[in-house]
Amino acid sequence: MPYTLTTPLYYVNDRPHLGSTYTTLACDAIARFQRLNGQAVIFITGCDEHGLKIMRTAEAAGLTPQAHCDAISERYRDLWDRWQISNNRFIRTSDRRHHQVVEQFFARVEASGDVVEGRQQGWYCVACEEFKDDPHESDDPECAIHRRPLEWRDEVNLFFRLSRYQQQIEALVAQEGFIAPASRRREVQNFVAGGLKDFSISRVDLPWGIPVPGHAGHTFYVWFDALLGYLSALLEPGQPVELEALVRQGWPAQLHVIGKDILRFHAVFWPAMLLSAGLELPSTVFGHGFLTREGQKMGKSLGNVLDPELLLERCGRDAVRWYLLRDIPFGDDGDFQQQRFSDLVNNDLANTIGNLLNRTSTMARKWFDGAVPPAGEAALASHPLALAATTAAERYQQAMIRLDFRTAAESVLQLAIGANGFLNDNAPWKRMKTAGDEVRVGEDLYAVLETSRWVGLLLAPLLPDLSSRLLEQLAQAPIDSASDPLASPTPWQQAQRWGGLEPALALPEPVPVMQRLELDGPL
RNA sequence: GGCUCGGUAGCUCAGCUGGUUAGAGCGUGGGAUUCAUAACCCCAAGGUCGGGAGUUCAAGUCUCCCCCGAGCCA
Repeated sequence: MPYTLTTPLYYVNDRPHLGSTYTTLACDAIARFQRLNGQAVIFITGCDEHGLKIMRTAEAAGLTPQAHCDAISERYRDLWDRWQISNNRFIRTSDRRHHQVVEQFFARVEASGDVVEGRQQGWYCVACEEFKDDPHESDDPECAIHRRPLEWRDEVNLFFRLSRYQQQIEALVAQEGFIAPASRRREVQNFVAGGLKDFSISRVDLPWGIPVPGHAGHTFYVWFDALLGYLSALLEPGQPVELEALVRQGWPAQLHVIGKDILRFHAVFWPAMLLSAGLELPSTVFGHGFLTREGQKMGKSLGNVLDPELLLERCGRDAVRWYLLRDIPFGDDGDFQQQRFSDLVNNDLANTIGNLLNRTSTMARKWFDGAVPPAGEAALASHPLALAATTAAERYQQAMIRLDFRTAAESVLQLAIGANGFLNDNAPWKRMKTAGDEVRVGEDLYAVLETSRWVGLLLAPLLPDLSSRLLEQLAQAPIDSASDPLASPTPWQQAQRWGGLEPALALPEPVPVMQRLELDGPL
């Protein structure tokens, strides 16, 4: 059984922003971690391309909707490439086969008796693609989120009988672990407890969408169609569309990672749709928080959006990944603070981790013929750094399973701090001046080099680039976390054995593995 | 308005089922050191734990009220 995880399918109304990058980076870390632990992974991301908002955006740009979607989705694809995201699926909901998936899915839902005609009347926010049920008689209602005028709609369309699933959804949502982090569960529970209402799944007179079979003039509501992208994404190239088959190739998903704003769609509507279609439910829906910048909401109006492309160019993958994953508790809202960003990157990555290897490698090369010194006593599992390394690895493993990147990152950092302390305590540079202490010096340096190797290993899911550079400096092969494991235990698991660093191995000339960030001016 | 979360050192946060002098990282100040990316290591200052009342031998930790912030639902 593969491990299937998804990012949201990003809405192509605009170029990618930092929020979607954050989600995607987090998923990438999870995917890599799972692979390293022996799981075959299906890592899905993609674009959600239908809806009125897209149509209007395209119009405003003087493009056909398809041309607009092609352009934006290409930007996403390109951006994920440059961030080296290890997704192996990229689904676009304008894909022809996706249309077929939607049709088949709808047929099942209809066969379950869950599709009824109804009259939908109310204020509609095009930006949300959602009916707002509060302002009944308002003259000039505005969307609270988008602060844009709502449009009055009065149309007959198709409804999904969500109300029939009240009890099942209640039970599901109460389930330990279905909604994560746990702090968000209550909110959804309250919503469900308020009574589930049928929701409309079609729109009339909206040409940019998937036509509803048997209901001329209707196209599917974006959300209905978009969620199904998770299924379409599982199709192999050229494979004929058959929902039943998907069950054997990655459905149900283990994990949907989403922003907290779309939790309800994923934790309530989506499971009900799946139940209706007779498909299995995902195990976990994880709603992470939002990013602000220097305490303020990022937005075009404020002109303070942090562009992920710029961030990548100026700071690099490792720096940004480290900051986002190590400093922001995954699930909580986070604030991007530039000073803190560079402080953490410089302290943790350049100084603590990078410099540790640099100083040790320099000494080893100078005093031990350019190679890893003999291990001697340092090869023992009882060596203090051996204990520190295995403890760190255990903490790390546990934390990653909980998606607690922060604790995972901290445990690696602790290991490096411990090794730096060890060096200072034993001061090999001093001992080296005493005749007869070379053996001891070699052992100490060996222990620290071996610790650095562990740091490189543990960093692989979080910072694959830095991990490779670290290992390279130790004459080790990089860890491949981007492709499915071929062996069990995996090379990564096997490498986590104290003493794995081979004495007498020639060490390359030390090169700083992590440059300090010197940011002049705001990003 | 109802509900749900938060409000702990300058900053970001830990503090489990109430129990010795409230912790970490960053930032700041000082010291030590020279192997190293002006890096590393050590030490220090800094908090009436949002405010008030209560329960208790004992409350950051429980109860109530209030203030502030965020979110969900109306």
